[in-house]
Amino acid sequence: MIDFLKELNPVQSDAVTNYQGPSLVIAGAGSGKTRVLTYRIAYLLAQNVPARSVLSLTFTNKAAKEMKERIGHLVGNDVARNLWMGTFHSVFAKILRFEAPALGYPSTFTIYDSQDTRNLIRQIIKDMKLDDQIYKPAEIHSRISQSKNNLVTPQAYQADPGAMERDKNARRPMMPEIYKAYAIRCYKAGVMDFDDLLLNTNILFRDFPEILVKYQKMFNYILVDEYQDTNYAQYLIIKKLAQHHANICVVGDDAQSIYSFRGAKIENILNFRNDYPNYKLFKLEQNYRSTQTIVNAANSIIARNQKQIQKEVWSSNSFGDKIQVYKSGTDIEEGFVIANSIHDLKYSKQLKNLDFAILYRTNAQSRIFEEALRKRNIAYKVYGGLSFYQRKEIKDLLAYLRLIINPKDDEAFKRVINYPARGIGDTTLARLEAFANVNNISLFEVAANVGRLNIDINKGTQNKLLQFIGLMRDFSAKIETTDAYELTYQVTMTMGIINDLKSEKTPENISRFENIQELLNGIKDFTANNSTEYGPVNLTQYLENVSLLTDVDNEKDEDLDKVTIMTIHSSKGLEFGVVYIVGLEEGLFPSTMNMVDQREMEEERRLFYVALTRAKIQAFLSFAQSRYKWGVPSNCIPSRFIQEIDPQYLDLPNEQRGWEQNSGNENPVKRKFNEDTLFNDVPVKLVPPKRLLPISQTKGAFNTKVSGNDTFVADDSSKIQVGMQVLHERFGLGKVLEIEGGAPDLKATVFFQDSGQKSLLLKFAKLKIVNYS
DNA sequence: TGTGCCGTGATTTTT
DNA sequence: TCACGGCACA
Repeated sequence: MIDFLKELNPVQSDAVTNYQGPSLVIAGAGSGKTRVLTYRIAYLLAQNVPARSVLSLTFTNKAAKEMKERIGHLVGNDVARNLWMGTFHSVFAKILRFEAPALGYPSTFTIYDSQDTRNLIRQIIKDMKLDDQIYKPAEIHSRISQSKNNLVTPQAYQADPGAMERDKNARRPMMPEIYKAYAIRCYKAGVMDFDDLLLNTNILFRDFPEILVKYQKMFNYILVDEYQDTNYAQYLIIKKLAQHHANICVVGDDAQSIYSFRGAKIENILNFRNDYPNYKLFKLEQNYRSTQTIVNAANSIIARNQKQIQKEVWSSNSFGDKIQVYKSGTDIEEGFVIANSIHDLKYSKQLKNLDFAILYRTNAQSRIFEEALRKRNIAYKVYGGLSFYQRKEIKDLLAYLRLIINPKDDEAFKRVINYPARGIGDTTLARLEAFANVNNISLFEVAANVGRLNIDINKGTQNKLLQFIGLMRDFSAKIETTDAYELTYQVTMTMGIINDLKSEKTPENISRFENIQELLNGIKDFTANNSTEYGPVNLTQYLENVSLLTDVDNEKDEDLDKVTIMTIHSSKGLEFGVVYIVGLEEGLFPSTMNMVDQREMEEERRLFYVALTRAKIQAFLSFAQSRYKWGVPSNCIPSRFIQEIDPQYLDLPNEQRGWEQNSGNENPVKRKFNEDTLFNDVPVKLVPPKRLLPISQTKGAFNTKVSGNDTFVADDSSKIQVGMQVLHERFGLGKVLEIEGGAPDLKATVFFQDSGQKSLLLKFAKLKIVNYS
């Protein structure tokens, strides 16, 4: 009927045309999942289903944008444009924008990012006079986030004996109070954090049935991508919305579920059959992306996981090359090895930079590869880490925009009240805050009325405050009439941001200036591309968009031919010709944090599976024998994941060849991991990284005692006893005066000859025992 | 009030 | 090693 169906295989085609009722599409890696989603939507539209009645949820904004474009090609842009398509967060932010007043939020609510959230939590802990060593802001944040993703409100939290028990054990009895205070402060500031976007959508649908019905009727067809990574809050939104029409299609792969740390429930996909007993199941099992070697190797490793939906992913592509394993002495060497490999392959196989990706477990690993590629003159782009939108100057400017839209946004206020410096310092701010807290009003309101209130702030400062407030109000008045670009430009000029950056031409300032320019260009683009017949894009729309962007979404043309460097998590859904999975060491990947619990270990394994299946033609695995951790070199053991791959697909470095005989004949699924014998034949010796200074060059009285080539090898912290003489790499010789606390948080008080008394956490501090007396 | 230095703690993954 | 917060001084 429609000729584009010819481009699909029979199962794909079935999954596209059976669009009525609930469908579960289990899509193996590289099996054309996006294609099915795209064509299914195009097919719907071709049946004259109105675009505005189709809700399609993707994992990234970029995926949504690309899918929209592809659908546009198939059925026309003017139709595709009206689809509801985006991430959970962005789609429901849009809906909340309409419905916020029902919940008591202003429709101009702004969004706190993680840093704002963290700052506010830190402030609350301080205000409550709690010890931030016990109430660690990061941990508190993650508890709150978890609660929200499980739809546990502060009230519900307080009523939950289990949660109370956990907090008591963690010596954090005030946890519910903090959660409550945090929620109240956000509410008063008219802001939502990331998790609130989902939580409040749920509250909206729970408390306002007529609103729920409106959207239930509106969304005739619902499609969800990466369903295995939805959390409870997302799951419930979908379940409620789909209740009316029950035309729901979820697509996912249980083997690629990698977000349980942020509440994703793999069970959601496993339980789909229970929620919709009359569902249709489509299994996409042919992998079109990768060579047989890569697909088979990936299968051999994922087979070790207990929990999974049975499926047989296969490829009819060529076998391709074996997966090569690189061994390096140090982390720095690993960087060079990879950079050289890219360089060589580029020329021998006529590849471009964009065909390569370096994937790692943690963002901290990026730097070494950046340096190595730079030295090799290979263009690269790092995703994640300190992203463009997290840079100070960008956040400052965006904070201005937030404050203009929502004057109650206290975190935004705090960011910009004295940037650029206008003589309103910490003291003034502290007084404003104290008053605002006691009287339950926003900082902006306090500042605006500073003359009429009984606050100890001198006349000069009062005037500065009022002047600032006046300028902000002028901008606020222009939101509806001035487009986002123009207004932002005026802010940079009027508020003195440009002048501040131009006043001193340091390299930092020049780069900041360029970033501001880039942001302005971005706003201009956005304004040009998203203006409708209803008028230009206003600031509110832009800001909502930008708050939910990630690095992957922010791709520009000049980034086209670059090597990609990113975490495995952010590589989900992407594909590359050649993939390097680096830092394959026990404790790094799999991460120490996830090595105890079987469930967590399985998630690490899925993560490895995701990494491997990104590769189209070739994959490389790499590990180093020594790596810097917290500035200290430490020995590394190759990751069990290398070992878990069926060795027939591997090309190991010479010393590791023994692996093949050890494990080749056994059934890889049943083969058990045995720590004792596994790496016996791997000669792991400490190769001192080049960065390490001989101790003779470090300061202290030790110069005479330690010869030049000695490397610093710390003793096991459990051996450290009171009275011992110890050597610290930086502080030199010292004597242990006291040891307190329990493992693993043993704390030693040491008196150093050169640096005096220090208190050191033994799990971090590396001490060498010199003398046992 | 602003700046600069020092000490401390951190490394899991992100919307 | 690096980044950030706290504190002391100008």
